Amino acid sequence: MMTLTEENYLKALFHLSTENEEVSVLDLSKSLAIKMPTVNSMVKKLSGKGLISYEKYKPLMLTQSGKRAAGLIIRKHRLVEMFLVQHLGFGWDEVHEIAEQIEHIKSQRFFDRIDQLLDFPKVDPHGSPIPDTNGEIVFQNYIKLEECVENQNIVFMSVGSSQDSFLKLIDRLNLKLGDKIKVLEIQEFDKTMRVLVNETIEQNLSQMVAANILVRI
Amino acid sequence: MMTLTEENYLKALFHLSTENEEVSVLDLSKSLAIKMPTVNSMVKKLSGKGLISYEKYKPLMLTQSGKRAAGLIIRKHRLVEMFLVQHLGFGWDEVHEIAEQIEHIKSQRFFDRIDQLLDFPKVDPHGSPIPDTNGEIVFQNYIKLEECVENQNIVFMSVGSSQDSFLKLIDRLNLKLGDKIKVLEIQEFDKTMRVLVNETIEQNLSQMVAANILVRI
DNA sequence: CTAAAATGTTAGAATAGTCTAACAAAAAAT
DNA sequence: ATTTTTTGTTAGACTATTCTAACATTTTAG
Repeated sequence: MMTLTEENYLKALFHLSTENEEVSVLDLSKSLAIKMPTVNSMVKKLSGKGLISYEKYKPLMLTQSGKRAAGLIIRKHRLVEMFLVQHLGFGWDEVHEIAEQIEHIKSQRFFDRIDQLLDFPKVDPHGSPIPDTNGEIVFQNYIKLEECVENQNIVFMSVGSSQDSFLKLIDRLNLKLGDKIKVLEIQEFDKTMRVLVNETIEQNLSQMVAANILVRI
Repeated sequence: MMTLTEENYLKALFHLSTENEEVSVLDLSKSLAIKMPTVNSMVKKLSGKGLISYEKYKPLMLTQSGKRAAGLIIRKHRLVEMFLVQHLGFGWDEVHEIAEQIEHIKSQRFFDRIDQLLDFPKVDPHGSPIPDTNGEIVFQNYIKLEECVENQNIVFMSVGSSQDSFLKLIDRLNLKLGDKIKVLEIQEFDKTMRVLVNETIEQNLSQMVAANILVRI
């Protein structure tokens, strides 16, 4: 059985591994807000459990079983987020912290029931994929709105950041997952985008916002 | 902020205090399955926080604020049990362990939403009262079926034990909270009761079972 | 009312997870 | 190619919660 702490290390390493080619002890340390020596010893411990493959001074990597374990935790996290939004009426900017706690509940059946109640969702409220029952994730190859060109028509599928302030901003702009977006104009000066949402509302989006809006063509 | 461990000590002491006039360190130790010296030091710690009033060699007592804190934890526990039964389809014999974990989630709003979703229930799936938002419990003065006499008509309101095996037995006997019960006959030899349930089914209940069936007249 | 039993307390050690300080290796910069 | 900076590691200490062993007090029984 894994402790809550161990689960958090695995999860963080998993996330970092999808974002970067190589993950260092420092990366993990920053991501968890835990000092390097502590991370170092925990990494050794998890290496001993066969969840992380670790060699001194080398980048960190999850083993197959580490990946699976991390995937299963992320699965729980995202199922819970979905449940909190769909059944308890929370906003997508409020669910992370609660899910962070509930994901560690020891009861397979609890999460199975939640999954069933939600009718086996494939994505969480932020459009992130929910790993399957083997901890396997199917990554969608969405592109950043930032990379789109004028007159392109795309669909808002996911967010690149789950920061509170970003999610609140998206809410204030009245943007929702699934919205159809047409790029009207891109300012040369600062890359601000003028977009048309669902063929009705026009909106200006800064480059920073556009970089965190993930779309499919 | 209280730790999970502290919460468990308070909760156990609360329960023991309602069952017995005086609660000893040994009682608490047995109830938590934690050795006496450990309990002793935790009791001192909680005394320092003003949650338990403690004097060497004297019975343990919760302070006002300790009672309130314990009541609020039990409130969370029972709300979660109700949710697990009503919305996730768990049996009343399966919910305790899960609730035991979820009750420690740090999020007032989470429990508020659950409360709302359940339409502000007053009892949990075992018929035990759910403390109010101040941690206050209204105890119902139910009596044990065991104490009833022949020909008495009563209603099954709550169970005196939440032991798995007892709850499963009640299920197998097809008894549910709210059922109308009429005492038909009491065996002099072993106090076994023959009862009529909902004016239709006859059932034999051992004294031990009857002692854990709580009813109102 | 004393002796034995039960209960309670103190002292000291163990584990998990954290930290700081000091040192070591690797990477980057001159 | 050295020096400097960054990153990584080791050693040792701290806190929370637990334990065992030893001792103390209270309660119970003869």
